[in-house]
Amino acid sequence: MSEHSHNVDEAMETFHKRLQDAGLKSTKQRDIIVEAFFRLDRHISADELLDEVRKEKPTIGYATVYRTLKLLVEQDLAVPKNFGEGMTRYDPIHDQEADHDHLICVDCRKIIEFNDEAIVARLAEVAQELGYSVRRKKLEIYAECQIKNCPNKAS
Amino acid sequence: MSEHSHNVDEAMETFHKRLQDAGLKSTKQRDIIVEAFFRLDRHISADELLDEVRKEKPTIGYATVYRTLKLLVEQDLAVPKNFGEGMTRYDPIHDQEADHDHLICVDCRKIIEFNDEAIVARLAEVAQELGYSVRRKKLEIYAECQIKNCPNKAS
DNA sequence: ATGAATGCAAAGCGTTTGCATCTGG
DNA sequence: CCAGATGCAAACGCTTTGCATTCAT
Repeated sequence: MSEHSHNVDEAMETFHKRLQDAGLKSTKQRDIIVEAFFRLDRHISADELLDEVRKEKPTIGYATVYRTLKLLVEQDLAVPKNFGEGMTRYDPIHDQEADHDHLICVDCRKIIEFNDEAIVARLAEVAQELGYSVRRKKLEIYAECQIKNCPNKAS
Repeated sequence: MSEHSHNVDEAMETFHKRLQDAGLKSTKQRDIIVEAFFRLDRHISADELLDEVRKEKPTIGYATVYRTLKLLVEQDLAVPKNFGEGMTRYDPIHDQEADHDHLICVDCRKIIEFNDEAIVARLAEVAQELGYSVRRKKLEIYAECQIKNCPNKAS
C-alpha cells in the first residue's frame, strides 16, 4: 500500500515536470484527475474516471477529463486501449516498468495482465527485420478458460 | 491474380455455407458486399467498403454494409481492428491462413502485415500458463522507420 | 406467406470543440 | 496581465436501430 501510494507520488512528480517542460499549467482539476488515474491504476475509461474525480470535486466537467487523458497520452504517461467495448480505456505508464499486455476472457470478459520477455524480445527482432524499431506495442490475447464449469463463464 | 480470385470464390462459398447453416438468407446486397470485401482483401473501413459496393449498386445503404460486416465477424470471416483512427477496420479471414499481425509506422501510418511463428508459439504457452487457451489475438507494433530521411516520415 | 433483409432517417454513443469565463504563472 | 484551462452545451463522426417496404425461401 505505502509502496503503491509512493508510485502515485512519483507519477505526480513526473506529471508536474512534464507540464513545466511543456509550458503548461498545473491546475487543481488536473491534479485531481491525474492523481485518481494513477491511484486507481487500472485500464479505466473516461467516464469511470469522471465518476471518481467527481467524488472529490463534483463540478469537474467531462471535457476536462477527456482533455487531461489526451494530455497524459501525449506526455507518454498513459496508453489508450480498445477492447472492443465501444469506448477507449487508458492504462497508466509507470516510468520504469515495461508496458504489459492483456489476456481477455472471451466468456466473462475478465482481463488479466501479463508480461513476457520472450515475446518482447522477439517483437524487437521482427521489427528490426522489417527495418523498424519498436516504440510501443499492443498485444491482446482473446482466450477461453480451460476449467470446466468455470464460474466466470457467461453462458 | 487467378489465384487471388480463386480465394475470393472460396471465401464466397464458405460465406454461403455459413449463411445456410445459420438459416440466414443470401441476398444480392450481401453477395456484392462480401465479394468486394474479400476481393479488396485489406484492412478496410465500413465507408471505404460502402464506396466500393456502390460502384456496382449505388442504392446500397450504409446500414446494410455495417450489418453485413457484423455478420462476417459473427461468422468468423472477418476480424475488427482498431488502429486509433476513430473507426473500425475489418480484416478478412482466409480460412486456412493464420491471422496475421500489424506493424504500424508511427510517422506515416503505413501498415505492414507480418506473421511470426515464434510469437504465436510463445503466446500459446503464456495463455496455457494462465489457464487459458487462445482463441484469437491482436498484436500491433507501433514503430518508427530506421532509415534517415525516410520519404514516408510525416514531419 | 412469412420471417428475414433492406434502405432510409433518426437516434445513440463516446469523444471533440467553440466560446465565455476563470485562473495560474 | 494574459495565455492557457475550465465547464457547459453543441457539434461531431462512427455505428446502431426503428420502421415500413421488399425479398428469399
